[in-house]
Amino acid sequence: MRFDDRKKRILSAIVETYIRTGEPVGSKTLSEFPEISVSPATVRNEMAALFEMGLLEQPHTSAGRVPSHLGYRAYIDSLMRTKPLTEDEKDGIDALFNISDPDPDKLLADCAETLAEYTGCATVAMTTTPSYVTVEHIDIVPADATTVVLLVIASNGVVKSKVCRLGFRVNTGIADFFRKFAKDRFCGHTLKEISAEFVNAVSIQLGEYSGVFNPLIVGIYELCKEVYDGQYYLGGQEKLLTYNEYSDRALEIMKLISKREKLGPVIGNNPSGVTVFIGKENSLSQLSGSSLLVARFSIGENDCGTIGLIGPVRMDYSRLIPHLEYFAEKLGTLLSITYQRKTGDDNG
Amino acid sequence: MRFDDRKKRILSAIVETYIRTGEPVGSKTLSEFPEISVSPATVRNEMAALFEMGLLEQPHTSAGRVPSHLGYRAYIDSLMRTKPLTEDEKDGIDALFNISDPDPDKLLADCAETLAEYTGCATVAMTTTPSYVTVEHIDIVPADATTVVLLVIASNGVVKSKVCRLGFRVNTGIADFFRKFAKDRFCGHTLKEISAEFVNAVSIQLGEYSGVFNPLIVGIYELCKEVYDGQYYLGGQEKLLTYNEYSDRALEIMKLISKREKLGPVIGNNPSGVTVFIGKENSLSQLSGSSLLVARFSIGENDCGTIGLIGPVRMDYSRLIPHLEYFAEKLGTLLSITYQRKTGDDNG
DNA sequence: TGTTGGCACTCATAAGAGTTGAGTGCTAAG
DNA sequence: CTTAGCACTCAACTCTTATGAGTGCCAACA
Repeated sequence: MRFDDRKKRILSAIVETYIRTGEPVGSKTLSEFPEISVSPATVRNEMAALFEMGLLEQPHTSAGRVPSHLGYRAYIDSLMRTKPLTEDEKDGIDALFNISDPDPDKLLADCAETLAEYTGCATVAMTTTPSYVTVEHIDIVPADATTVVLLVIASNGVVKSKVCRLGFRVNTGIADFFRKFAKDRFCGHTLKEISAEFVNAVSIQLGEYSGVFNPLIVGIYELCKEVYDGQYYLGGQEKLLTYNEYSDRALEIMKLISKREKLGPVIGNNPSGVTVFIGKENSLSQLSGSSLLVARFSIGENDCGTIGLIGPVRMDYSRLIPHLEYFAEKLGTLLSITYQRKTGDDNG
Repeated sequence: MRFDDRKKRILSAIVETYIRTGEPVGSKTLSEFPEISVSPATVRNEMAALFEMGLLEQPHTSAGRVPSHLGYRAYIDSLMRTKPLTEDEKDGIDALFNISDPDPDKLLADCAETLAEYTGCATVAMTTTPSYVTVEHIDIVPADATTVVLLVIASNGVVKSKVCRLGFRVNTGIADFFRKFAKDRFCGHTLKEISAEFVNAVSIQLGEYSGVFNPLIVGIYELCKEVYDGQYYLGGQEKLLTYNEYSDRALEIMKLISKREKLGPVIGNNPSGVTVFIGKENSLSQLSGSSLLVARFSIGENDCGTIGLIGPVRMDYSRLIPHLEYFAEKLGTLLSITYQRKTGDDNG
């Protein structure tokens, strides 16, 4: 059986109409489409053929047809016309970003929230740190009699700080001693290496002082871990409630996606560009009724994270794919500006 | 009509049974309670009286009775026997806290999440900063050629730091100059004073350098604002979905409570101890079907925030009130340890 | 050979009728 | 004051019937 042009037009019309209305599409409706214009009976013959080919499904005998996962796949891979963003839309998105906090931690959280607002889907934003990234610099700054600020700078330019309260007074001697000790032990090591065991070993080297300095060592460990683990933000989880596809499963899905260890592996290892998982195509059984759109973003050449959309299989791919693409690109650009480390020139 | 002892027992039984089952309570059920043991007809007479007094409602003629808001109020204020936490329960909660991050920012977020898990309600945790709190100390630490860490210490002991990336190289001279400038201008002022206008005025004093140093000034402003605004964390919003009371309003409620400017004023000005808002008693019309339990927590003598539960009016007050009380107390204790500033003695 | 009108068939959905049962209010007797 | 008895109410359930959107298949037509 040939997948000829008319079959393609009919499949496209079914997918697009179903996405729009959520109702199974019947032969009469389709026959009235200008790009089809044949009688309902003919459409029925074609639909029977598309059903044979596994591209359509039928909820029950006397209902219209609905795209199968294979049907969506064929539509997305070769039939769909994506609608590129208009300049106005781009400007709208840019404006949303301009007001957001330039702090990279918050940037990602804001991006997840904004993307959710813009697309009506639940979103996820995640960063990953390459395993070759090392600790470049460690500092300890006394803030107050018994409080210090710990500072870790990684070789990829990420800087994290943490307030650390101690049970004793910190004078410059103590600070200098610990600063040197920490630099010697941590700098140059990859973040990946700095495990709980590594930290234990370091702590032991402090001998009788290990108990005293332990909060600081742990603080450094936590900062390193924070940098290495990267971030994981969700946005607009409540959007799932607006789709009746999720009527009673919404809670389960919300719990699932809130766990990085579950969703991370699925969305974290994809090629650049937008990857689409339709229904069962992803490996999480609970998400078999959902589609995932994921896009990687990068700082310059360095791939550094993923943003994704989670919604019902019946989502408007042709609109959402270009949007997600633009968000990922924009996010990369903004992060690049933040992490531009070698600007060099003095302005003041 | 006297609100005699038997009426009280009947009202208590109705409230408790309705909270447990969610179904209107009938005279036959009640007559079988050992503490009532009169015939259904007698119970009906009493119920008619309680209805007259406005303490009960009837969903429809042939249904049992349900407590009115006034009925809940009477129950909570004078009839309810709260169930104090067992030592085991306390230990369980303590254990949950012990594993949590001692960083006060995270402590509050964890507390909200844990409390939600423990109670099955949506939760909110919020800190407030008294208006007399001032900026005590400001520092700027060069981290990297073009990156510095800003540090603000407030007089209530809160320390916040922020990584700030600049478009120019920072040498010690620049850092020293700016440190002195910022200390002179900000230290001693209350956080409340440090508004956008205040910051503009400060910026102008930098004259031709104001453009260059602006990111730093803004950074300080943001840190001060962050300290002054305090925190606002939600936990277990998805718990609302498990109550059929919220079948389709859950989304609306979730959106509402996510806005501090909406919920903050309602829960922020209550006396110490646990305050209960039953249904319409709070000023937000969207929350008329919900009850709020709020408790203040404090560091030593200083009141510093609120934690609260949001759930259906039909919630188990006798269990939840002591739990919330204990969480608030625990939170205060843990924060006190973190913010214990004058420990003084050297341990090392 | 592809297209179309006609027709019998299917089946989800909605509407109506009847039944059930939990619960009430009222009354009169204990 | 308490209680048994009784008629009444009404949501919820079941059963039946009607409706209509949509199908598959066949025969006729271009």
